[in-house]
Amino acid sequence: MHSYTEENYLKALFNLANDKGEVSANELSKRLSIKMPTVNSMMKKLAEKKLVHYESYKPLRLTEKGKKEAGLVIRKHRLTEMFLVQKMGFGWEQVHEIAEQIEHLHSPYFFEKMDEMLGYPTIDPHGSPIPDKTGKIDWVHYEKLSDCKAGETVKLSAVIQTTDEFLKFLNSRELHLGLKIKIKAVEKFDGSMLVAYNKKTAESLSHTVSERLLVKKL
Amino acid sequence: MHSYTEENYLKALFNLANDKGEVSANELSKRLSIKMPTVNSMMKKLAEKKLVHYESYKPLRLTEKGKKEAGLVIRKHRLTEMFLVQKMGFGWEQVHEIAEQIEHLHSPYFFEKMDEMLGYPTIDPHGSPIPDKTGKIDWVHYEKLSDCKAGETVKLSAVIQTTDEFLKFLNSRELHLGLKIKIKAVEKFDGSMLVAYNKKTAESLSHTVSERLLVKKL
DNA sequence: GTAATAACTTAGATTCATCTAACAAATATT
DNA sequence: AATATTTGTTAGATGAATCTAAGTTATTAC
Repeated sequence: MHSYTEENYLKALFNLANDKGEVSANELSKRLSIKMPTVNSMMKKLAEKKLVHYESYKPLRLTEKGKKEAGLVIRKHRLTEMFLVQKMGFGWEQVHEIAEQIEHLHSPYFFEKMDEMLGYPTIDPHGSPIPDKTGKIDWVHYEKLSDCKAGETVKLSAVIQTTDEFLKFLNSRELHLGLKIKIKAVEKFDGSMLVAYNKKTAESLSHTVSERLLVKKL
Repeated sequence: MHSYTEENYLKALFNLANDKGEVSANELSKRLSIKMPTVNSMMKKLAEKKLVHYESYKPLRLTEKGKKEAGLVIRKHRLTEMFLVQKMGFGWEQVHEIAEQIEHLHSPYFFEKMDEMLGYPTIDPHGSPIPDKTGKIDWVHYEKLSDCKAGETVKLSAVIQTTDEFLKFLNSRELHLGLKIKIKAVEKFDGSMLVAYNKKTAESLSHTVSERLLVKKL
């Protein structure tokens, strides 16, 4: 078993991985708010445990084993978020912090029970996929709303960078998963969008917002 | 806030406290499976924090502050056990281990939500009282079944020393909280009891069992 | 009431996760 | 290409929680 701390490093490495699967020590340090030398020695430790590929002055990469372990932690996190929203009535903006703690519990029964009670969900309350029991993620492909064009109609399917403030903002605009959105116009100079949904006919969304909304074209 | 470790020491001190409220370092060491010198230095640390009264070679006593903090941890533990049984369908013999972990979460919202969903319960699935939000316990007075006499009828109200095996044993004998038990006879030489409950007319309970069952006389 | 035993304390070591300071390598700037 | 900046590494310190070994105080047994 891995420590609470190690699990957090694995999770961060997984979440930061770009298309090459590479992460710089610097990024990791910033994400975790942990100083570089500490990150460095932890990477050596994780390399010993065959969870990370480590070479001096090279970017970091999770091994297959590391990816699996990270996936399992993320699975516990996302199952927990789903449980908190669906079974305990929390808002989607409240669950991250609690899930950050519960994800480190060691109790297969507990997570299996949640999974069962939830009917084996495949996405969490923010639309992110829940890794399966082997830690694998089924990468569903969504597009950023900011990449869509005027005239298109899309379904809001997931949100990224799920901070408290951003989710509260979405609540205040009545933007929730499953929502059908029509793109009426895109402003050239700042990338902001004029969209229609629900009974709103002309809402404006900044580029900052629209690049954090993942959608499916209809 | 106190560390995971400190919380465990407080909880153990609280649970071991006898009528005088005193606990020996040795008892504590055994309960926690932590060697004496470690316990000793932790007691000095908790004394610094005004959670424990510590004097060399004297028994240990929680301060009022210490009792309150311990009560709050026990509250979280017992609320969790109740939630796991009532809302998630676990058996009373399965919940202790999970609650041992969840009790250390830092999230007022989470425990308030559980409390609310449960309708503000005052006892846990084993009949133990749940401390209130200030950490105070309402000590309900029950008697040990082993202290009752032949001819009496009692209601099973709580169980103590709730190990996995003991609770499984109770399950196998269909002994659950709220059960009405008639004492038909008490054996002098070994203190075992002949009792009747449900449709059983002559079940034998050893002294070891009957002193762990708390009852209310009817 | 002394001796044996048990309980408690002190001292010093270890492991984990963190830090700061100083140095080295890679990258960016001009 | 030389220099400046950023990124990564090494070395050494710290605090938390644990241990073992050795010594001290209390308690129990005779």
